[in-house]
Amino acid sequence: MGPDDEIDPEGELAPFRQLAEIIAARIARGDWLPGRPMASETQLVQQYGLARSTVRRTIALLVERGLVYVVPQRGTYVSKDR
Amino acid sequence: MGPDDEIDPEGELAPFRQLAEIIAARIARGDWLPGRPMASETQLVQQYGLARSTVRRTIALLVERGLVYVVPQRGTYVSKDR
DNA sequence: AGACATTTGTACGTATGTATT
DNA sequence: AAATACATACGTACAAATGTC
Repeated sequence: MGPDDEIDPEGELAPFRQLAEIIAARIARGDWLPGRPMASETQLVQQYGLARSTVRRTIALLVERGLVYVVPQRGTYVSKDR
Repeated sequence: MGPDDEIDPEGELAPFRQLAEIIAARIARGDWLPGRPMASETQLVQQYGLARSTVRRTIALLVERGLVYVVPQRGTYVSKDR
C-alpha cells in the first residue's frame, strides 16, 4: 500500500469510486489473492476513513465488475476468474 | 394500485425487495409506460413510507434487472426493452 | 450448550452538492 | 430565484449467520 492509496474527499472521483480503484490496484498488486478473503468492511472503514455505507457502495461496484464476490456472514473474496 | 401494494416491515422479503416487486407489477400493469418516467424517489418515499436510501436501493435493483434506467436530474424511466 | 466476537444485511435519518426545469 | 430530482456521504441501530472458545 503506497502513499497514493488515500481518499481525497475533494477529488474528481467520488470517494467510493476512488476506493474501488485503490482496491482494484491492490488486488492487481497481489495484496489479496484470488479465492481468498480481502479486508472486511470494518477494516476498510478504519484504513481509509470512510463510512461503512460508503465502503459497501465500493464493494457493490467491485462485485458488479466481477472483481470480488461476497459471502454473507463470511467476508468479501477476490474473484478467481477476472 | 391495489391494497396489496403496501410494504410489510415484518415480511419475509426485505422492504426494498418488496418495493421492487410492487413496482415491477405496476409496470407490468401499465401504471407507467416504457420510455416514460415513473414516480420520483421522493414520491415513492411518500407513497410507501420508506426512507429515500431504501427507495434508491430498490431502484438500483430494478436497474440491475434492466426494468428501468435512471437519468440523473431527470428521473427514473421504464425500459423499453424488457 | 452457551457465550462471545466478527461480518454482512437491512433500514433509518440528515446533510450537502449538482443539474435541470 | 426557486423548486425539483438525483448523487454522494455521514452516522446509527439492529438482525442474522458464522466461527471460536
